[in-house]
Amino acid sequence: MSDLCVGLSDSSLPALYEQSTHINLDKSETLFLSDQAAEHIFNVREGTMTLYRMGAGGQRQILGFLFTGDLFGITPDASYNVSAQAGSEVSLCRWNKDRFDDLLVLYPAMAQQYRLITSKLLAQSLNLAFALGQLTAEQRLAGFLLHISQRQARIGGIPGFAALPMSRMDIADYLGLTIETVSRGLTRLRKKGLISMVTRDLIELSDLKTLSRMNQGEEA
Amino acid sequence: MSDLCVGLSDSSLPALYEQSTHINLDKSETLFLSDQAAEHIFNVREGTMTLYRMGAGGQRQILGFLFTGDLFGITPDASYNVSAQAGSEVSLCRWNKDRFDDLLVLYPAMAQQYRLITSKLLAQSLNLAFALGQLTAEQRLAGFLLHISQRQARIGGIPGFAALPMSRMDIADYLGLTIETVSRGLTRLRKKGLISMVTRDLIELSDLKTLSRMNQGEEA
DNA sequence: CGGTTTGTTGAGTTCTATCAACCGGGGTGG
DNA sequence: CCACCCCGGTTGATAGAACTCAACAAACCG
Repeated sequence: MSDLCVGLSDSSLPALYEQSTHINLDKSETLFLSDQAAEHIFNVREGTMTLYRMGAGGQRQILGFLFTGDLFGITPDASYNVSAQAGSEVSLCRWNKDRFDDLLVLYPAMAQQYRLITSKLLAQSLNLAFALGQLTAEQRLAGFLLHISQRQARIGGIPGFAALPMSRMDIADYLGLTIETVSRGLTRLRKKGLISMVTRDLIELSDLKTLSRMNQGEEA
Repeated sequence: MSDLCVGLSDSSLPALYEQSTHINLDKSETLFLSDQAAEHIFNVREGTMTLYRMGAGGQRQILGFLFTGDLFGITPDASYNVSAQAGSEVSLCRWNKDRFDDLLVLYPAMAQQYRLITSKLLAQSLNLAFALGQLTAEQRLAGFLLHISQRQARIGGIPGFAALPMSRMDIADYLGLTIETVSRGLTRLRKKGLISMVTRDLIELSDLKTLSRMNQGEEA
């Protein structure tokens, strides 16, 4: 998958791993802010990172929840275009931007992997834009739960369940909603029998088919 | 800039241009649909293309208006994740996906250019997600006009003016609004003295500073 | 155990969508 | 040439989804 650094020692590209610096962050620690000079590229080894952007009016749009294996810090400009904060205790790999580029030139297979990763990032952000532009609160929530559960299934979670390590505030800021609307939405999904809440932060997706249809934008 | 094919004959990478097929489309012609097998990558030589995604309920989210020099058709999967339609008479360069990859391996400078382009695409779609998630109708419109005028200034437009070659419907579907809200929004921006409408489709941005602040999400 | 934080539920407001009427330019045909 | 229609855009009235403000409940922590 997107494993560039994680478990890289046993891959065919040990150079990348060797050239990286390891970093650890505590929960809520800020790694970098939007508009700061972009010197590094990062990869999540363990934990979760949150990418977001603040508006001048204090709005926060979360643009991605990152999990193990995810790459971030990519920008076309000299500065980052998002801010990055640890969502949990986190351990990261870090490369100097220019060094990273050198490595990609040196190892074409790695460059190809990089292209695959970035195209996935692009696809993800198009998905988010579609959701924010066209889906209702409930539909966005359905998609969010599916997304999280699929993401977690790949890194050892229970299929059909979504663990929510982030707060309702984070979910709201990701889906372009308020915490109240998120809360109400979850309640309505529950009352419709599409999900059930094991705990506040662990949700069972009981009707994957309907949830998936909702995420496609099917009318109620 | 993103000129991979346009004017490539006089650049340092003639190989890319030589390996491309040229295609012409009439206005409104569909180039490919979402979920179709992705065999090619394209570059706009002249005209405008529209990338969009349809929802199961008939919603359309436009995910990008493409102009001269823009690259599209990038997907991590075997099929496209958006649909592409000509917004005007259009002429394109086309490469076979695999051939294109070969070229990138062959020419590292080209691969680097490609990485820059994709990171710009990513940045753009993050901008859209921020706008759709956090900005009001008026703020989105302000940003849209700025975006268009900047885009056009680079390819020979008049700075401070935005020509809108697309319909109100297209603008609405891009900004996650309805045509009525777009219309009202433009009227309000006009009444505030931030823009003036030379014609329906040519708008003068009279107060770039305020428009820009609005796009950052500053409260009314 | 009290106090603080996080999440849920309720009541009222606001912004955008919906439904409908109207306007104006561009093409067509009488 | 002009009347007519058609289509895209604007404006108006109303409805609905999500937001705001506020109270309450539940979990968390010292």
